[in-house]
Amino acid sequence: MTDPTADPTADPTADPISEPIHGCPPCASERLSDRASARRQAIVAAGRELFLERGYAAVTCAEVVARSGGSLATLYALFGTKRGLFEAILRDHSESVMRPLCVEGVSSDPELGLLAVGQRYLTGLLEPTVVAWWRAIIAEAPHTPELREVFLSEEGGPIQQAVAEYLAEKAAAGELEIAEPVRAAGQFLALVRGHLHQRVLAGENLAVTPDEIESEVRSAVHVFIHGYRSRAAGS
Amino acid sequence: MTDPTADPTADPTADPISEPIHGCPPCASERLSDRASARRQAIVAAGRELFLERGYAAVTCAEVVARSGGSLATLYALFGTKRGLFEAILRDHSESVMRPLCVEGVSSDPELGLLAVGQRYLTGLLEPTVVAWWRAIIAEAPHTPELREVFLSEEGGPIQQAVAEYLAEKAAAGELEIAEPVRAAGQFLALVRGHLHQRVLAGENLAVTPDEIESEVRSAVHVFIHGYRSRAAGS
DNA sequence: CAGGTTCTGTAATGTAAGTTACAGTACGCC
DNA sequence: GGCGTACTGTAACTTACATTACAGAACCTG
Repeated sequence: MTDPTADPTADPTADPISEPIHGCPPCASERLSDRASARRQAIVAAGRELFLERGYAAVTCAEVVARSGGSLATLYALFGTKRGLFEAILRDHSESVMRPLCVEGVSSDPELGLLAVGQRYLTGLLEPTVVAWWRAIIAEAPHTPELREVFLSEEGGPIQQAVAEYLAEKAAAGELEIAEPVRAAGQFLALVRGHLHQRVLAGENLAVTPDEIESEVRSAVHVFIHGYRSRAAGS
Repeated sequence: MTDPTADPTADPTADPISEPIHGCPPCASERLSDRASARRQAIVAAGRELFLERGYAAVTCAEVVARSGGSLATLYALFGTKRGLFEAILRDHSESVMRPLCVEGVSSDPELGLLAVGQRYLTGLLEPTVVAWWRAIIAEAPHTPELREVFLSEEGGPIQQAVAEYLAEKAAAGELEIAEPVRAAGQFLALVRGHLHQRVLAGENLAVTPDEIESEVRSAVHVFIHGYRSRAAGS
């Protein structure tokens, strides 16, 4: 409080997070000299492991470089600050996680199709890395608005959208009666998450077997399909 | 590391968390001398606000007593350590949050009944205090196994159980066709949480109006009821 | 109203990091 | 093949707390 220069966000020489060392625009990872890129990769990878494993506060920058190799000085040159590193990691991570859920090549029978999608989704969601990622987001996002955006547009967006499109197709084909595909997709995903995701987030180390996942998803699909089956409702 | 007495959990004089100052058994809050109780309450209240507002790591003990009045020394006399305070707060909090969801006096028509229960549940879940509580748990529980238990037995247990019993009644009355009421209850609650809870947890400050809640829950109930309606399914 | 006990305020201690400085080394470029 | 830029290692620097110590005030008990 007494020393204004202590605030890293106010330090004009730091160039807090955005660009690493040159002022180069959002180019990929090639244009960073060349070694820098490798160092950056290594540090981000080590940091990711440690942060997701033990949480932001519990990890020191020294540990990160101890695992990544390289030097503390480099870390600061590249990321400016611990938080800068963290945000870089999350931003980076969001590009590699939660991707594999696409609806391509899924059975066109809604029951089978949703079963497959649900299994992929839930399996992915329970993966330790992904759980850790959610935890990190939930813990830190409130204090880092930008992260929230990244997360929501990664997690809320594409997946729900893909499912919504799939459902819309089925609705158009008259197999399901869905007026609001996006909402329905959200419901389906919520149903699949069920209570498992909650419990895992709260730290329970339940080793969920593929069989349990299948059973869980099967039940969810059953409810969902019947809930939205054409002509089933008399209400 | 050099000083073994620095580990609070190993300090025999500290009596870490459980009982504050006498060794009195789990009595309420009367039997604590008298002033101690008042101090304890004040500190816990101030700590709760601060921790839930800004997260465990971001709050200092000094701030807590600054808000609660009283003295740092008292805080340490009562709770032994910062973490001790935190755990006391969460344990305390879990007794006052998430209580109001009972299924008493709810319509016996499943559709209306579930609508009411769902609205109560979702409304409670989106309350800022409760959101903060979930965040705190998700962030800290992995490192504090005991908290996980408290949380799961508070959140997972009673509510799901109550809904399960309600559903079992309806099943017995032939209004719904539910073989596994507990699982079905989990599904219902998941459906009600939908995507809203996720987004709020991730820090989005969406001011959800009662109308939106109602609409969301209504839709969830619709799906659920149809999904489980007797004789509706041809599968 | 004495005597012990419990609170209060504040200052001191100790330590764990975040951050920086610097001297030396490796590398890419002309 | 020299030159500047970027990395490495390490050691200091600083700060921010958690935690403790202590001296005095307030409170209950008898």
